[in-house]
Amino acid sequence: MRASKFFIATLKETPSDAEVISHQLMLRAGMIRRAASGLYSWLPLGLKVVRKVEHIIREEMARAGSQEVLMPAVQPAELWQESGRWVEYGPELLRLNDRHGREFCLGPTHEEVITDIVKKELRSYKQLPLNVFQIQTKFRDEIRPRFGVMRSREFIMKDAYSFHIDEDSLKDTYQEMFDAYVRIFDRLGLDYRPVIADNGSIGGSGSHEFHVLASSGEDDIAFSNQSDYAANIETAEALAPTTAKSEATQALIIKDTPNAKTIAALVEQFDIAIEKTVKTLIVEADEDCDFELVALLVRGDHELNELKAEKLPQVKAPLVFATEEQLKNNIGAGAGSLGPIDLDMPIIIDRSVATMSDFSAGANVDDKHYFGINWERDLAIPEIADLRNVQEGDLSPCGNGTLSIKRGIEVGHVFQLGTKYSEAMNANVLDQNGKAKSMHMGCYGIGVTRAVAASIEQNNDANGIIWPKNLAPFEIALVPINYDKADTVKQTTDALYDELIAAGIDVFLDDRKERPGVKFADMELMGMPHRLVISDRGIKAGTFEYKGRTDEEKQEITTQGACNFLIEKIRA
RNA sequence: CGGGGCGUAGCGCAGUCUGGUAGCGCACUUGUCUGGGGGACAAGGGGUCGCAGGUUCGAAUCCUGCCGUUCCGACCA
Repeated sequence: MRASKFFIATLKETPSDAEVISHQLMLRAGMIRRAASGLYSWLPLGLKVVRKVEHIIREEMARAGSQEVLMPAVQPAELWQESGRWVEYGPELLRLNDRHGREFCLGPTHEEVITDIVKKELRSYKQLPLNVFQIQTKFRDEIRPRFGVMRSREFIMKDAYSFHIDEDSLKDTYQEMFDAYVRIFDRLGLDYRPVIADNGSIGGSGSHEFHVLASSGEDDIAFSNQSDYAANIETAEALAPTTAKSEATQALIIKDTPNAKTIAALVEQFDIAIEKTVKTLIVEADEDCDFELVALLVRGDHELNELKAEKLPQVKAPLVFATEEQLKNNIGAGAGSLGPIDLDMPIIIDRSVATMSDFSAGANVDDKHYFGINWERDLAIPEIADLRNVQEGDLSPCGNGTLSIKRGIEVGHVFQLGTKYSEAMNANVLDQNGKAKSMHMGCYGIGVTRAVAASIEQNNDANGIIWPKNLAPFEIALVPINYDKADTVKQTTDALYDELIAAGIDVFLDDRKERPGVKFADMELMGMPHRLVISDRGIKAGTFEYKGRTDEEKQEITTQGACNFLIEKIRA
């Protein structure tokens, strides 16, 4: 490709509304342009990268026995009503009406459509398992699109769906898909980790997310420093403390604490360790519970894990925190002065709270706190559960090592759906005994466009993008100096260009009438992995100048073996 | 949805407080020079100052409403 014919749209300055580095560089390199919030056009440079990602995914999916299909982006409401998600999904599902007033939605995912197809076509267990995938644009009406294509409303996703006669078959395919994902993300050149993930409301047994490690990620991932254990913080188990509860040494006293509305203020004003304080969080109770509210206690320096809380039978899901008004009516004190003593509602305490002694908490009277609280002595020990987020330094739930926490970008998710959709939509086949059985399903997603952004997030420097070999939009850039003026430069460059093309290399020839500095800057911004400078001066000396994108130094190579040298570099 | 910021040339911004001829840098066009890291000089083109209404002799500037966008939070997976 010649630069003079290519849609180059590089920007010297960083657009002010781009926050993260990948978004900035994608705009600056001319990969994408914004059409509206969360909606982006892909320019030729960006699309080439998207296609490379898709290509790798297609190859590996095929190798894993999945077949490609294409499904409608606009989907009939009936299918979503059948699965129950027309009601469940909420405002993220963009609904629309056609000219006849019939209801549709823009597909945020395609379980309903594929399940409908499969149930109509498959009759027998002999036709299972079946694994199909699609790569296409999906739409989720995100409340807050951000970070460019990392969290956009319209995005390209690969989704695979598998169908099985039983759970064992599902587990086999799940493992195959997991392995395929490892191959895909390896080939994409990403620094990633498969992590144990939450199954959400669907339940079932298995789910892993694939996270690219990057500080701009929106998820917290907990890792063991001594094993392969990695889990989304949402789901990582916080183990009970190994140290036994200490004996009570302090008397229970109540003090006026008018200026201590928060744990931080309490710790500072009364000079106590934060580990000796307890946070009391009041949430709405489940409908089946006899009380309106439930109290959840975590240590002062710990954070409530809302997902864990929601799973408790006493707690309403999704989690709703009590309003100040509910607190006044039920307890008579505000949020800053709550505690477990004389609290008339179910109380559930975190494992680490259960081993505390001589601790402080609110007195359920405004501006008063108890100090020196001890379980058993001052009040009976309530129900104990794992309620908190794990923290840096906690023991790993796998039993080996301690946890560290890093940010991750979720680029893939493999999920055992079980029979949620097949039951709701009556997707049955006959088993060996001639009995109808709901098919077991799995789904396996990869955020294609998000993976592109994630790659840039991990691979960049002050000059721009550094593409890994398999994602680079072009394999090499030829940068002639005075291409338009010096005949020998033009002839030499054209000859080398033709030779590389004939060898099957995707070459970018910067034949623009620009000064060298402009070309160098653009080539680096766009992330060309290899660069060859062709100049009059060099030709006379019988050399070209080569530089890899991440090389410190340029090197002179002879014009003679240049083509082979470059091919070797490119294929290395 | 709650809170904050921003909306002036393609991009980045100043001007708004204190109303009075709409500016700067980059980019773009033409010419000359230059020619290995976003070059110099000269001459140009490009704006209903987000939209609507109001106050005023006069509004980018003050007031009201709306829209867009962005950040933080909540929400979602």
